[in-house]
Amino acid sequence: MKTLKYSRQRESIKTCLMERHDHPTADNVYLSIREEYPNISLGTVYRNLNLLVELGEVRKLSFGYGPDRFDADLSLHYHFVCRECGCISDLPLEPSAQLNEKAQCCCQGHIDNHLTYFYGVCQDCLKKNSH
Amino acid sequence: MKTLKYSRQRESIKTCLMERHDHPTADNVYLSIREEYPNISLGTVYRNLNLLVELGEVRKLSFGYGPDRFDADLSLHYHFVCRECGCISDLPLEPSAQLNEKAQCCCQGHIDNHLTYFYGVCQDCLKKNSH
DNA sequence: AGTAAAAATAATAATAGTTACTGTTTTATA
DNA sequence: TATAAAACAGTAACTATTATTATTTTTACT
Repeated sequence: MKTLKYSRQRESIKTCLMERHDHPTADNVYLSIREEYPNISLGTVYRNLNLLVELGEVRKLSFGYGPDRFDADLSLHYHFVCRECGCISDLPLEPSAQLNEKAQCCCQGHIDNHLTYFYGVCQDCLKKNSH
Repeated sequence: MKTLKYSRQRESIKTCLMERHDHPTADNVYLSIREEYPNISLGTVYRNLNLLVELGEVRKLSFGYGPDRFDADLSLHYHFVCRECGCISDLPLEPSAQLNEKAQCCCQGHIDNHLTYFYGVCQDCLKKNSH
């Protein structure tokens, strides 16, 4: 098996994700990290983000508007996506803790997680539209 | 305003999506339609799929494994995604009808829909792993 | 039916996002 | 310190998707 070795770059990526709560894209992370490691490569960012997702330390958010986003907040929470500007924000709605178990009852595979995206129009876009 | 004009290709794409229930990718649809319209172009498929999604006649599914899928089944239902093989299937779990309203209470934008993806390992991959 | 304007098309080029490759550097172990 | 494995930077390649353009189809109006 392939054993994991420490890397400063990966630690920095993880720290970056834990500090910012704006669901950054891989490129957003890359630009942040470059301030500390000016010659980190974008491939390294992607490789480590995918690794962190596999390790379960980070979540990848795919919701159909623009590139994937990454989130180190593993607490149970949902997201809201604006169909007009593509922005994404946390939704402090308490998710049903037993939802995975409920879903498991009607699924022959093994379920261990779920992601919910609410779609609509964000406050800013609603304002713009009313002008 | 831009008025919509009929096109045989678009009708065929819609029909294809309503007939097959396997959440095809744009390319899957393209290959299907080519049997009836051998020189339809992939761009036409993408343009019409996006149009149908905007019109609310079709849903686009993005869930982080492989290309987007399309679904003409607008009934309330959820999806299960296998983290190993990337397959996606319907989950006959009755979604909470009031969930949009609940979420609306803690959101300043306007919510009109939500999508939930359950993640795990599908039956086939579970079997493969046990060998 | 014939015609003109708008929309849609096929074919292709271009772009965006992401992954793969390669020679070098870093990390962990002995 | 020497070695092997893993990670790296830099770059090329690839996949999915969108944009461009000249041609065809649709529709509304004679």
